Order: sequence, then C-alpha cells, then structure tokens
Amino acid sequence: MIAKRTPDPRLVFDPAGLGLSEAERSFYRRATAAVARDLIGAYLARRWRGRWYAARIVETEAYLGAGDAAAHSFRGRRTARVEPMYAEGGHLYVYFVYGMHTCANIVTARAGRPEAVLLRAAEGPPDAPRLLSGPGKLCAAFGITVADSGRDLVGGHRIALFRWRGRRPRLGVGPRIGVDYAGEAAAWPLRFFDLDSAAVSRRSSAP
DNA sequence: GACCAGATGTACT
DNA sequence: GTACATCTGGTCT
Repeated sequence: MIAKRTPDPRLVFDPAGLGLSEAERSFYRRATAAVARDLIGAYLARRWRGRWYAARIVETEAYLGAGDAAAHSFRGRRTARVEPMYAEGGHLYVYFVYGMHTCANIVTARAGRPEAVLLRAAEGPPDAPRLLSGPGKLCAAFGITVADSGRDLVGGHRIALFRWRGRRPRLGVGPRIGVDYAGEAAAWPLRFFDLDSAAVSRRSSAP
C-alpha cells in the first residue's frame, strides 16, 4: 500500500513568515514529558514543491522508552521499525498501525534513549476544523508516511518544527489514549493538550 | 458513552 | 503461522 504523500492544500501556511523560529537540537534533547508539553502551540511544518504547509499542534503524548510498557521500545525492544526512536532527539519516528493508519512521533532525549512524543492532533483550517483531530488524520493531511521515519527535523528542509514564543496555551494533562494494555503505565499523566482547541479528542483530565 | 468492524504490517512463536 | 496494534468512523443506547 502506498500512502499519499501530498499535503492537504488547505494547510498552506509559512510559519517562518510569522517570525516563528525553528526548534533547535537542544529543545528535543530535554526530558520527554517537557518536550511533549512545550510542543503544544508549536507549528509542525512541511515543505512540499516550494510551499510550506503547517499547523499548530494542540495534543501530544510522551512515550518514555524502555521502562514504559506503552512504548514501542519497551524493555529495549530494537527492531527495524523502532530504530529511529534510538536516534538523537529531533528525528521523526513514523509507523503504520491498525492496517490503515500512520502515526508520527518526534524523538526526544539523547541518542540511545528510545523516547518520543506522539503528535495526536493539530488545529485544522477554519473550513475543516477536524482535519487534524487525530494522529492518523494528522499524518494523512500532511502526507507524512513511513518513508519519513528517521528523518531529521533539525535543519530539515522538508519537515520542520517552529516554536511559538507568544502567550502559552491553557494546558490540560491526562492519561494517554489507546494504551490500556500497558498496565499501570496506561494511567501515567503523559498526554498534554490545549484546553481551548476544538481539535482535541478528549478533554477530560481524569483517567 | 459503549461497542464494533475494518485492513495489514510487525513482532514473536 | 498467529496475535495484535500510540486509530477512525459508524452505529446503538
């Protein structure tokens, strides 16, 4: 199956034109939960055929590596699919799941520590507010595929991340979604979201 | 809110 | 070979 790589034209938008600066390596090398939190309000951007496509991130989840039963790298699992999680913070880890969906993660921490942040949702355009309201939808709209797994976002020319330095969004925190199999780790408060965004799937902060 | 089908790559036996 | 997945959209209550 070949996933579509063309971004949705409604996402045309240049974050650099807004004066937003690209996130540096040091941003990603911090604690994973802190990166997940600070990604709320940042802009995911993709350059495609000379144009920028971007959207504001409103929901993320942190995955803490070998000690986290919900993470693909639990117990140090290291296979071809998961390998990008072991890269230096600032890389992309993309995987295919449920036979039809693609999910994008941003690798955090230092090389060798397989931690990452799942991008769950971003703010869609006014005429399609639900376009990016889920990890699979977000990837589909940006045209991100498993071929992008392992790509470096820092100094990246195709996919990048721009930080928003204005007022901080009102933040919600709660347990991660879809990881009920992970035992006690399923209840860890590692999901972060913008309380004021309509693209967020579940707003309750309680488990 | 609860429940469910759908489609297939990945991990593991 | 087999089980299951960092999901989505639909139906029913």
